[in-house]
Amino acid sequence: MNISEFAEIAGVSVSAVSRYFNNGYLADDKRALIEAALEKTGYMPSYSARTVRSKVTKLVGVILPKLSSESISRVTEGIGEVLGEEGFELLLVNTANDYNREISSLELFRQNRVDGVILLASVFTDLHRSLLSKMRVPTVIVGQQFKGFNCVCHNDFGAAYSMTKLMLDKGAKHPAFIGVNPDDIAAGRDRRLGFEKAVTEAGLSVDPKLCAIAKFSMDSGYDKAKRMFSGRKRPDCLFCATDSIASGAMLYCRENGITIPDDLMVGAVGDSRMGRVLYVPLSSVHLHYKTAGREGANMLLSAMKSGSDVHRVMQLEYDIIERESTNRV
Amino acid sequence: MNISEFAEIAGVSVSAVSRYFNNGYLADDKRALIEAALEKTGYMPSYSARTVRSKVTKLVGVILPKLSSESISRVTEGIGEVLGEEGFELLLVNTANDYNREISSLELFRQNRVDGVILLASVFTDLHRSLLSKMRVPTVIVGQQFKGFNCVCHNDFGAAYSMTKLMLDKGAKHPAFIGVNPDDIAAGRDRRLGFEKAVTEAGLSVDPKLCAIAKFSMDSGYDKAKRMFSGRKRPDCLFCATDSIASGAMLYCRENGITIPDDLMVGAVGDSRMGRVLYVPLSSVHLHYKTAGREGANMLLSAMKSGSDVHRVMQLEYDIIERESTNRV
DNA sequence: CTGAAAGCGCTAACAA
DNA sequence: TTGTTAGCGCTTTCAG
Repeated sequence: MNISEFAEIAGVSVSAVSRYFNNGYLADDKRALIEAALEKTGYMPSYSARTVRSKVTKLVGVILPKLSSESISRVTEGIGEVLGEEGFELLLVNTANDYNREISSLELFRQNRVDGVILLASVFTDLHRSLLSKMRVPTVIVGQQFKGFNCVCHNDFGAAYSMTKLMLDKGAKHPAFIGVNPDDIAAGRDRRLGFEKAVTEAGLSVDPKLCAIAKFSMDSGYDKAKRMFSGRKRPDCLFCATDSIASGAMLYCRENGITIPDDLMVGAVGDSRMGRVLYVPLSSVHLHYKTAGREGANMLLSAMKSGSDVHRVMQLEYDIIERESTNRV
Repeated sequence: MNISEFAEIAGVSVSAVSRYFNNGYLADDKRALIEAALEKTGYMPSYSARTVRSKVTKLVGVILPKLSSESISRVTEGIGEVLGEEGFELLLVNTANDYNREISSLELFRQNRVDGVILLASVFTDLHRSLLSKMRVPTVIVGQQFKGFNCVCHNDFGAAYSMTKLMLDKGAKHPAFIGVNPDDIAAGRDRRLGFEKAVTEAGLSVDPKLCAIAKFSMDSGYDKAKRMFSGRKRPDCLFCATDSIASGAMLYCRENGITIPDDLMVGAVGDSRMGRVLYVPLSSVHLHYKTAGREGANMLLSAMKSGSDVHRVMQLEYDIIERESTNRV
């Protein structure tokens, strides 16, 4: 059924029906007639037809590198909450860390499919920059800072610095580091820099043999720990860029008689649920993922409302969560 | 820019452009002209305008109770993979376990917003039934079996039965149970029934004092364990409906000197990443979440293609993963 | 294989 | 406030 058929059944004009579903510039009796007919017929206006004229999709595109990650799903929940309150739905694209898919979804959203875009990505390239600046709808990047665009990000540098400092303040002298791809500015580079700053500030130096780059996974953390701990140099504290990496490393420690925190303190970033139940509860830096999602959504909403091109950057702070893995006297 | 402007620039007819983006019933020279103009202008056809005529949205609605759950995000990843290959995007609604939101998204999808719907829900009511049968597009339910509709589900009964039996076979005589809401047929009722069957089959009886209903969370598992283990009766094995609940219960055990598996064996369902790194690695039943998502998507695809109303039910089997928490000699 | 032209269902400008 | 009507950008007959 379409709007004219329905209008006829309801006994009102087409525009009355349209107004009912939009601004509501409408007399009460007509409103009642329409509601009655609605009950009977179950008529629903077509979104796409509406969009053709009004150019409003009430859809926001969300591009993310994976779904089954605690941090990312929390961000997405935050986004959905705020946007849902404003009547927006999420068009979700999971790129599975595939660069091409990331690019092609950006392309996809250049069509008139969505009213705005939120992008969670780890590595930004020139192609990103060029596509993002060609974007016809407001766009917000969450979790990274990318010059010239709206961003909501965490203080990754500070998080890594504080966690490393915490361990060094407890007397560790041989700090080790397992991070991620430094092309990932937030989780890779900034956390590395935070670690390094804490180390040098403590009058120590960063030992390259005690530094490794892992993937975002437990297994990778396990591998890197294995390689690192098989060497001559034995670290007495370990900073990991993510909880998953830390949990893998700790698994290796357990299997090989390295006692935490006595032989080795371990600290990470992310404060995942997993960290709480590890065989040695993991000290970690809590990042406000859900809040980041909410704020990203808010930023997008105001950009969509105002249509303004001024870009904003919001950085969220962190909380240190101390648990047993750094509990050395 | 619209199709006629673009057609003019390209020097071809409007229908040629339309055909280019659709079936491709087109001569090579016109094709080349269009491609050249495409390079120059960056023209993209409007999805919504297309949808108004063709009734095809290339969108699938996915309704889920939460995002930050390992099982659910895996299912969603599976769905996205398969549907993405066929050029569909996901319109995601996170109901946050809010019944009204679940109902209203079903309503939403009765409009012509999507070509199909995949529903992950825990509790099904008569209202669900009535809305689902009024659905104008194919619908698939994943994770639950709901009579009269397309379903992809797990063998929850078998999973719980096997895990409980595993523990009883190792000599446990006082089985305890922490489950979830029995209105949730899959995770609540069926896992309970599986547990009960294993117990009675072993010639034992189910002690109501050793049975509890928890929420889907670690904290809730902790609480229930606390209450249960403060009583007179001491269980010697514990089956939990989910890994999260088990991890909470185990946390309580650790704090209270209950040794796993010597004092208490623990088994659960879900095989989450967390279970592997718990202070005592958790025996759990692996359910094929991602596969469930993939199969759900496949089922939806064929329903959308065929337009047939015949409904199908697919049940996926499980794997027992034995770890230390049940490793009693 | 092609182009002209008639809609798809709706919104918004306009005249009343 | 209301109803009429001209499009929104595209697909899809239909006649060539």
